[in-house]
Amino acid sequence: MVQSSPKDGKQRILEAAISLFSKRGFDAVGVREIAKEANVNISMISYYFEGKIGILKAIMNDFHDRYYQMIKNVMDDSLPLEECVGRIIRNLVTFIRTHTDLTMIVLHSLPLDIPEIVKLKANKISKLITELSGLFKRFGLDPDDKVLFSIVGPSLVSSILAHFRFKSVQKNVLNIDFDDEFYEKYTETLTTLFLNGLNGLNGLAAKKPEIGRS
Amino acid sequence: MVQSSPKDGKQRILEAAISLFSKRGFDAVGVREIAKEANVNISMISYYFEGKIGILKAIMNDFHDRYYQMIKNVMDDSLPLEECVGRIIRNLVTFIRTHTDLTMIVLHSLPLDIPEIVKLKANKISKLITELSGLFKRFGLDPDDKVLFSIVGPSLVSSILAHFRFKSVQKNVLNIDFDDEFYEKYTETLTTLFLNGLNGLNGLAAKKPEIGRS
Amino acid sequence: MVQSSPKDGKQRILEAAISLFSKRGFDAVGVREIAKEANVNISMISYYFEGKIGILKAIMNDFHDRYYQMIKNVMDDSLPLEECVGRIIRNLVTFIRTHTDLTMIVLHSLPLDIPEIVKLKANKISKLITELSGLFKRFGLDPDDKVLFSIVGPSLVSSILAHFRFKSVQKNVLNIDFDDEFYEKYTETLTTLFLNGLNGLNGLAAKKPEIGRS
Amino acid sequence: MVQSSPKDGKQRILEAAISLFSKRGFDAVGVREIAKEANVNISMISYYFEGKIGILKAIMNDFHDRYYQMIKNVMDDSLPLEECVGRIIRNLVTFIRTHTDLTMIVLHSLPLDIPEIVKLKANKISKLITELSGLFKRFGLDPDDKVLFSIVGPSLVSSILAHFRFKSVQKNVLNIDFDDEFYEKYTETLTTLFLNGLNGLNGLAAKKPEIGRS
DNA sequence: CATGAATGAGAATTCATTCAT
DNA sequence: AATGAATGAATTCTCATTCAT
Repeated sequence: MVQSSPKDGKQRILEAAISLFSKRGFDAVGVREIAKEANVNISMISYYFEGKIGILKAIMNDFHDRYYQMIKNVMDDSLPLEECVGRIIRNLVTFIRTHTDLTMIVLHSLPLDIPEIVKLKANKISKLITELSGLFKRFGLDPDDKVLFSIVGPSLVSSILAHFRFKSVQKNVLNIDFDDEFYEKYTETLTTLFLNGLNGLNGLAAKKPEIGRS
Repeated sequence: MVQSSPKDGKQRILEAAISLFSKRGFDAVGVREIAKEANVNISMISYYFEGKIGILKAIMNDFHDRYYQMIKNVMDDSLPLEECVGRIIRNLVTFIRTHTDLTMIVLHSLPLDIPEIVKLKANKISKLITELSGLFKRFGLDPDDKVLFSIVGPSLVSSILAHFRFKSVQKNVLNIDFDDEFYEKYTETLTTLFLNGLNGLNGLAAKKPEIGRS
Repeated sequence: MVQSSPKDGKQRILEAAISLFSKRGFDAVGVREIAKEANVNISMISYYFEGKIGILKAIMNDFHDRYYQMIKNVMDDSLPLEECVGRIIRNLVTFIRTHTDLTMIVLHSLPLDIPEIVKLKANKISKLITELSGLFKRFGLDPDDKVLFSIVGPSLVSSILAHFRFKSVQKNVLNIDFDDEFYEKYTETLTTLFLNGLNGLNGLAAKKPEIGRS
Repeated sequence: MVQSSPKDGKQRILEAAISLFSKRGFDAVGVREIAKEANVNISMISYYFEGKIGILKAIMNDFHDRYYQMIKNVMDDSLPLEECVGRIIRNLVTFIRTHTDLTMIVLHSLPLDIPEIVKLKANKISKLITELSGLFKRFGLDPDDKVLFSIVGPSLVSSILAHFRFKSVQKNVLNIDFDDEFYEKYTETLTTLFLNGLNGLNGLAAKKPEIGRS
């Protein structure tokens, strides 16, 4: 029953919404539940966010701000290829691990048909694609080869996403402990997988004499 | 129990729900809308499926029945490794291409905390894991290496899923025509990517630089 | 899953309805539930009884037929007063004990506002009053003393009804075994209670020596 | 928590529900009707009472609060037996006359198998029994004689209840005016009936021919 | 007699939002 | 800034009944 925490109402609403949306989806969560979890009056949601989808907008903006900051950081350096791929994956993994709920919400909201969100998404995705093509070139792949382009990028990102998406399920079924050690191995494995895969593709696309490295 | 008429109400409800759920998500779609789309009386939904959640259950069962049938077919043969990987990917792609809506619904529903289908999911996933371990061995990987196991399988599957999930977005942004020709190249590319990736992993895991090559 | 019992569908519906109505009340029980309990198709209820309230009508008629038969039997003889009161109470107790569910339904349906039932009830109650006045005279009381008349009869009957009405509650709270022995004592006790009470009233009404008045 | 306005929505809902439930029974009355009668929006019922069943719970609590207050008041004094019985009956009659609707609802709901109020009922009845045993001893009867105990108390109470329950029917059939005068005679008659009856029982139970009689 | 699909009205409840204070 | 009562539309589900077979 404490009236004001160190965090103010707006922040508490945001955090409650992130937690709930990520677990049960945007449409399944009601404002009452958010307000209750955030320990604020229902009206505060309209007051701060102008309605339920206002929260979603805030969440998406929050995510994208952080995401592009991260992407920018990764792209700035000019390391050798192997190290670069490793770095990218490591950063992606760390980012999503840190902002799992946020990421899942954005991921799940992508196919949503809410008009106000559609515009937001279009903007963000354009920016994403621009960033990705830069990355793409560094692997010696042709960013104008649309088929290739539409496969490799999503494949890598979605691989990582898939891990976090089904983390809780896997935790129960496989009884894995998702600790720092795990994620170290995870990053290494994924890096190896894609580095070798990309090299193979490079051969296929450009020279294509052999699979499995000469 | 006679399956009368060209398409009976039950089937029409199912198809309408699949279409709507896949586009907007389970929670965002109302029974009224489903009934209207299926051209049946609302009551028929409770009559046939015992409520909205019953439709989702039926969809999940439907999906899994078809999915395991497909998996079983793939596993039956004993081809050389390269061809085998290619076959698996080809089948997956074809399957998801044929049942895109169905697959997307299951994909989106899996991580959601809908209480009544938690059990259902656990069952299905156990079966999936069992099948996957068999597949796993064939690549010379250790199915008891849980970290590896929890990465490669989901990575491959999610890569394919990601393509279909963002198909419509990509269609607009990249202006690609997703025809048979595209999917031929898509399958080849993905096969190359993962075959090389797996070979690399094998080296990482067992210090063997080469496996399965004639 | 036996299709036809020795009892036909109509009878099974009636029995199922009696059991359910007595436990949860007419309005709280649906035809689906009755049909399920009776192991018949829902449509059979309309077929046999022309709807849900048709069942209630049948139940009330059934009850009243049995009830008046019993009352007639009691009134026919001409025993001395004490024995007569005992006989009446014994018969009432036995009757309600035998037809508890039936009686409870009728009792609970009395204040119901369903037009078709209201007429039925009015008829039955007129007959009841007629019978009761005859009984009344035998105790030396004046059947035209409306106040007295409206107290003693209902009091006796409702006393017995109350026992059966709260039987299940009492069973749990007082841990009584409602066996033959109990009902023997029950009948005796009630007879003594009312016989003495009526004698007292007789004194009050006819001679009036004064009790309990300041 | 300020109890504002001449009659706030919550109170109006309660009163409307009491009136409607008493006339037609809990299950036969819909929330729409209650809301309309109370002149509030339907949602307010869930808002204040968390659903229709919540109204019933509130009603039962309201009734029991008032009822035990009354019982307590009656028990406090230590009058001679005759006067005491008269007082109890007089108080019961006055109470039920004042809260007829409330009492009828509780009476009708008690034997019903409404799952959510079963616990509520058990609690209340335990308290009632405790109070009754104290009363019981004052008549020289053994409160551990469960058979006797389960007969006399319910008989007296149900006798009074029966009057109010069938009041409207009797009004029409017997053409009685239920005014203060009537209830004076009513109380006297019932007192005489039960005082004599109890004296008789005492003789039966303890072989004592006389108690408390001048 | 019996079935089971179908109907349409109505049930209770919950929704996001607004408003006066 | 914050409250909590209030709104009205929309939610899912169940109702008793009917109809063609």
